[in-house]
Amino acid sequence: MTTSSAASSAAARAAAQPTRREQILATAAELFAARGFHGVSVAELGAACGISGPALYKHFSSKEAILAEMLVSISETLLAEGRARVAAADGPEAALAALVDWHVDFALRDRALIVVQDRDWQSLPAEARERVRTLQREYVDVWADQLRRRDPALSRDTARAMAHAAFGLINSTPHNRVLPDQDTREVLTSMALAALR
Amino acid sequence: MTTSSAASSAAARAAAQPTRREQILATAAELFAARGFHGVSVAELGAACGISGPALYKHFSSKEAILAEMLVSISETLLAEGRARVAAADGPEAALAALVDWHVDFALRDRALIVVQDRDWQSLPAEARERVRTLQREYVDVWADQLRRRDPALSRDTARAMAHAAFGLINSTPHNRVLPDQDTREVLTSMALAALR
DNA sequence: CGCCCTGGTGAGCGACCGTTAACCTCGGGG
DNA sequence: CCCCGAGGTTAACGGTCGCTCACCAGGGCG
Repeated sequence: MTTSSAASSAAARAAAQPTRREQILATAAELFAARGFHGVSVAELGAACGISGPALYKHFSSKEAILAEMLVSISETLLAEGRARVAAADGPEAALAALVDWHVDFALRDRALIVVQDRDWQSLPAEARERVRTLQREYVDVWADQLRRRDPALSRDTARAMAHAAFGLINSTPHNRVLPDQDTREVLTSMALAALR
Repeated sequence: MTTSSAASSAAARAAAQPTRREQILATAAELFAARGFHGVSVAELGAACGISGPALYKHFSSKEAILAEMLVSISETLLAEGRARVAAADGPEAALAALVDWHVDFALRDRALIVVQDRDWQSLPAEARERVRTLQREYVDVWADQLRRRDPALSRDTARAMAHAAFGLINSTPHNRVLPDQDTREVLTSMALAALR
């Protein structure tokens, strides 16, 4: 009973009170963000959770599996919510605004995950790495599709390049701690919309 | 004779034909970018240079020293050229355009260094880490100053936040390989200028 | 010609890492 | 009441890593 059926319920688990499993994931996100996947030992991670090293293996099959669950689940969430906001929007302009809002919210709330996602992506086991790559590509295309609906002259690849650039802009949150979050939100939102204009 | 007097001559060395030292730095940049500082062993790095492991210590005092030289020198270059372009520009608008051009050039040419700089920054020894932090802050302020010259209503911190966001946008080059470099240059330049508008 | 400095080699050391194994504790259900 | 599974412990193992050491080739110079 591995409970890792991939498409399963981040939502269901998040609804319950925080389990040890979730504590480990949250703690790991912070530590990996601060010192990198290879820079954090299982002993440290355990200690930060109030247990010690090998006890982690009662909850995850390996250190890599912790990273995998973390990154796969966050990629799924990004994509699912992105699609939901597009579906709820009225036209490409509104859809893009909704995507920017969503991504800015995410980038401000989960700075650690942003750092881990693009720093330690290549430490994933092959299967999870491929899954994350696919989910990210789909997410890029959610943005690119709306850009092309708004401006049909845009090539698919140009639209993708613009989406990547917008992610880079918004994902600057980990380096961007000079302003209070609310002010950062406004700056990033208006800059992203201007850049995509 | 350590030849590591910090503020010394990246320029002088770069003028000569590529030495082993420079080969090591270039190779290390690629490998660190691909698998992370902790993910590359000195044996691998040596092998990639055609020598083997311990031979690296004839050129650098430690593995960390390789990272330090790489990141300090690139931070110095970014700052120096940024200042030069501002000095040569006629007014804040032109200065910002020159900064964007310079940073886009850099981000397209040295993708590996961008990856290493923001992924492995914290693996630096304390002294070098502090130096890089200082240089980066000064570089941010070069941008922020021009933004405030153009729009005096901008607070210093808002201007800094905007600079960070612009770097994030332009530094998306490592993830942004969908277009040929020349097209990517145009997309990034116009998006960055629009975002800073 | 002989010397020594430069830049290489391979062996090996000590530390640490991820993981496994063997064992303990304890709360809840038959 | 007893058992057992869930979740924790410590000890230990194999592997790898950064780095040092002792040694060596060879070319330029006194």
